[in-house]
Amino acid sequence: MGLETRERVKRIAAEIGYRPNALARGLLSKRSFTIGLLTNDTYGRFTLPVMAGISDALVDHGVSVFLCAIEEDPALAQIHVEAMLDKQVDGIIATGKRLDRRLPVDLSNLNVPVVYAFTEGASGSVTFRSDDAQGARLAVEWLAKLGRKRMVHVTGPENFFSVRERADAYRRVAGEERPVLFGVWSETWGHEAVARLWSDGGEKPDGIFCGNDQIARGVIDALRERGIRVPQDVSVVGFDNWEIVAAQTRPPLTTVDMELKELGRQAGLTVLALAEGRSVEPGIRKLPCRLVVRQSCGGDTLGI
Amino acid sequence: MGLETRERVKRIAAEIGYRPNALARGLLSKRSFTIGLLTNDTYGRFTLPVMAGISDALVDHGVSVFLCAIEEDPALAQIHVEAMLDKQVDGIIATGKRLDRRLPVDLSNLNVPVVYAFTEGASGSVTFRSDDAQGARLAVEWLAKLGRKRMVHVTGPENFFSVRERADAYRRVAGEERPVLFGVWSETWGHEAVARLWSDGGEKPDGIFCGNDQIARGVIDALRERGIRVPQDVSVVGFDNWEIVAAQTRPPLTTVDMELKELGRQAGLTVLALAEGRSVEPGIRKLPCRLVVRQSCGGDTLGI
DNA sequence: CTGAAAGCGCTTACAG
DNA sequence: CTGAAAGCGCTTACAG
Repeated sequence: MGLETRERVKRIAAEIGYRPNALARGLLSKRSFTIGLLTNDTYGRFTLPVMAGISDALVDHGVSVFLCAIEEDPALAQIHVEAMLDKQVDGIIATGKRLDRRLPVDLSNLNVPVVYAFTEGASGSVTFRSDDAQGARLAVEWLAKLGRKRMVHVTGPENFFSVRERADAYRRVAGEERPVLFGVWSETWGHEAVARLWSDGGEKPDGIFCGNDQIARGVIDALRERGIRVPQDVSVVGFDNWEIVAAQTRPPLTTVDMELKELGRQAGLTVLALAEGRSVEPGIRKLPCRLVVRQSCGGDTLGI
Repeated sequence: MGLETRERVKRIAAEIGYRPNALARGLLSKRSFTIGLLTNDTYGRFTLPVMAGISDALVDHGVSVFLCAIEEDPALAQIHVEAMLDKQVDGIIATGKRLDRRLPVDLSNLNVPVVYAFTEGASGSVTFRSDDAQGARLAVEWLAKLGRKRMVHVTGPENFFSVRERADAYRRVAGEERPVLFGVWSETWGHEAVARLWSDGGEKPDGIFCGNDQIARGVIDALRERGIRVPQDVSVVGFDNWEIVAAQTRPPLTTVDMELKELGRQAGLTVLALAEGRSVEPGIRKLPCRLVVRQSCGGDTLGI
């Protein structure tokens, strides 16, 4: 084929919108340029940002993502995994909503690479998570910096690993004797915690670090209903930076962002590396959190 | 091959976990058993339930779903569409968050079937949406049934098609002269609307139909802060049944559910039918909404 | 009914 | 450098 013929072919190919069939190509390259994202996070609060990061990182590499929401159903999970394997995914990313639970399906003996995010992985695997201790430190140090001395931590169930880790970090900064109120992940619990704190006749806190944004929302609403001003009388800081909650709280919530999109991006690049046969150090990767300053602590005009 | 050889092969195939390569199979069947879901709904409030329905309907047919979140970026959308076409998707479902907007990419001349959900489709296409008028009627009739006479509708921006449709249905049931307050989709607007209604010296409503759950939440919080009891003094009904908002409102919100999962299921089956060459009547399919009775209107002990 | 061959749309390795 | 052939893992249509 002469040079000009070649050019002509190229030109016409572009003109008629020729696109190579990825299935045929995959057949011999042993690469499908697809990965599977398995999740048991129904509300998508964690999954969607992670997914956005994965997609963002991989779209440039021509990789598309199968999303499989499996709830807690082992049979359904198995079906989805098999469907992904049939389609020759280059790898799987398993995400959950807590670090100390496994997905209801065993991914440890597949012949494709698996990367875990926000869920417990098989031994020898790569797992991504946020650095909860560092995130908690950011929150508590911010309260301290604003002069808050009488701190309280109102958080979720103690049996969550990340709850314990955040509580430990809080105690290390605020003081080992500072109180921690364990409860559930709801606004209602935030209300109840305030009721308890303000009715027990003890010292009233001037800084409340909440285990998530929903609790913080409940706390702030409860304080307002008692005529206690946020942030003038009490500073409140949340965890998650769940936009829809944090931005609509009155006042808007200062909170810790777990950088889930960045986490997704790294998980995506890692599973891609493994798929390409590059070697990746196994273990748990903790990604730093970031404090998002709004108005619930004060200090938002400090320009930090 | 004798019968027993055949059985032996089958048995061993099952034992060693043989699974046919879907890529190879797709190459000649011209079916990849994948579809693409394109969405510009960042929070996933609409997309996730729709996705769950699609997945639920298609997993039994061995079909997996590529999720592509495209924000409002035409270039990104184009890249994702091309990646899906390269992978020979059997069809595409395009979802958005409003009926009167198109996605930032033209899907009308692809050689795969496209089904639309919650977004404006090309002419001659199949589009799924909820029946907003019927949903609004459910809400207003419920208020009427509970004896509410002085109704008000507090809703989103008038330039949304579904806002106008809900408002029209409300007026048809409540009375053409009944007030409609157009605003934005936020809690803040709910607060502001209550402030306006209770300060203008006019008639005070005893039933408020809100355009979405966030507005309803703002309305209920504002009423409580004024010492007005919900539902004793005023009944409030929302729209969306966004669990995370509706269930945490005090009192929990009676609201209209758009049955997004069912909508996804039907969209999935339809795109599959088209992919299999079955003919499908083009046009807009309106799916009925359902009223979810909680406590914000009263009547929740009626056992309806 | 059984078994070998052709072919889906590509890419890679090889002969000319 | 160019062009034809082999082959990825299947399924389908056909000859025996």
